[in-house]
Amino acid sequence: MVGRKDRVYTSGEVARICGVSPDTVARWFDMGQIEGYRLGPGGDRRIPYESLRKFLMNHGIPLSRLEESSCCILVVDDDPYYLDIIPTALHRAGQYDIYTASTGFDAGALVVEHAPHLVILDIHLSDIDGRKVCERIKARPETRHTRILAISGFLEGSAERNLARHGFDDYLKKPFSIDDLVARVKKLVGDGTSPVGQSETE
Amino acid sequence: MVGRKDRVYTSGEVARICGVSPDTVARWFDMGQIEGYRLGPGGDRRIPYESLRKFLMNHGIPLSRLEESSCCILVVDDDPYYLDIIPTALHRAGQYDIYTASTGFDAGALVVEHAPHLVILDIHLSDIDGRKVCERIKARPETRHTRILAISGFLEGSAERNLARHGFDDYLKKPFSIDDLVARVKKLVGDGTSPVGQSETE
DNA sequence: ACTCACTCGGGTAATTTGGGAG
DNA sequence: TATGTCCAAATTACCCGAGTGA
Repeated sequence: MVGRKDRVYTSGEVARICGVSPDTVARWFDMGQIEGYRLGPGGDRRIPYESLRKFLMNHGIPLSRLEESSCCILVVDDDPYYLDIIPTALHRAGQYDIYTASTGFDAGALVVEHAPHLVILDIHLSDIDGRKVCERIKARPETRHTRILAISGFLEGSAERNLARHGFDDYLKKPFSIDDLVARVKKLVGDGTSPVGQSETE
Repeated sequence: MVGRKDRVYTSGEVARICGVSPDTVARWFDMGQIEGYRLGPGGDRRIPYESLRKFLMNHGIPLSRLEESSCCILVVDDDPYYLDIIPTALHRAGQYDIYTASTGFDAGALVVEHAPHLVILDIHLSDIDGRKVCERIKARPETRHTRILAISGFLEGSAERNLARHGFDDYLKKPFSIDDLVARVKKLVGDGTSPVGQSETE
């Protein structure tokens, strides 16, 4: 849930931000208290970022929940080498908040704490079941849209194709070039300055 | 989702917490004694968690009623047998909210999400480093006071003594009796009806 | 006895919420 | 899965008068 200046919010998203029910937001909208537009007659209500911000200010509602956060990436690997070069490369490639984990426990904790936009996950870790992790992330409402980039040293063609069915959004084979990694990341979540790959409506 | 830091309370909820009538809370609000905002003119008053906490502190009202969540226990094991009998026994022994995890990822996620009062941790799991988990839990401010009960099938006398130094609050050897387990849990966090082992002073 | 500050309860209007079917 | 819409229930706001204690 990233607050970009050019983002538009649905009534449900505004409801979560304001801590009220969706119906209440709909009423505010219909009474003109929140500016926005609709996708045709009877269509969804859409509230641009600036309209929402103005509404929050006018009502004294703290903007904390709207605060802009940069794109958050979690790197999970048990190899110190990759845990070093991947964040370094990403740091140079875009504006990301990067966290790392080398155990399943830390990975789970960081996923819940930061709801990253992208998880780069080595699926051949001794202590992590990649598929289960993928399921868990996609099952949580807060991380439903989190992209997951699988990394592995060896994988058969069939297993490789199965990754998508298990919820992985992309796959990278070790060893990989930095450029390739960066390209995949940018394809999944952009460079951290625009809302590419962070859309809520899918 | 219990007692979160970003929760907002209605005047009625505050009234119940403080043991006064809703109108009284409304007056406190209007006179500026409690900080908050309104959902528009004539709309509900909303009091953020931190504002309420500050108000309670300033007026010497015990915070115990604010932490309305019952005692939360997380059981971490990869043996379905223990993952069945432990929650069952605890459920009968006291009023606990009980969660279970069989992987490090789930354990980390549940620790961050629920900040349990007690973690019962099998330290001989293949995918979990008990000491690291213990460190992580004790290092987080939200779970600084979380008790950790180690469980293991075999452990030398010296290693057993080292557990305390690593942050474990107690130790139980497999196999153990249900009565023994319950006794240890009650010693650590009570039976879930009183704030034993849930100190607020940080 | 009077005032002041605070709280509580009654009664009505307005707001918010939740469920159900499309 | 999310949202739009409608309706009934729950919650809250608001006003007014009364009770309490200093």
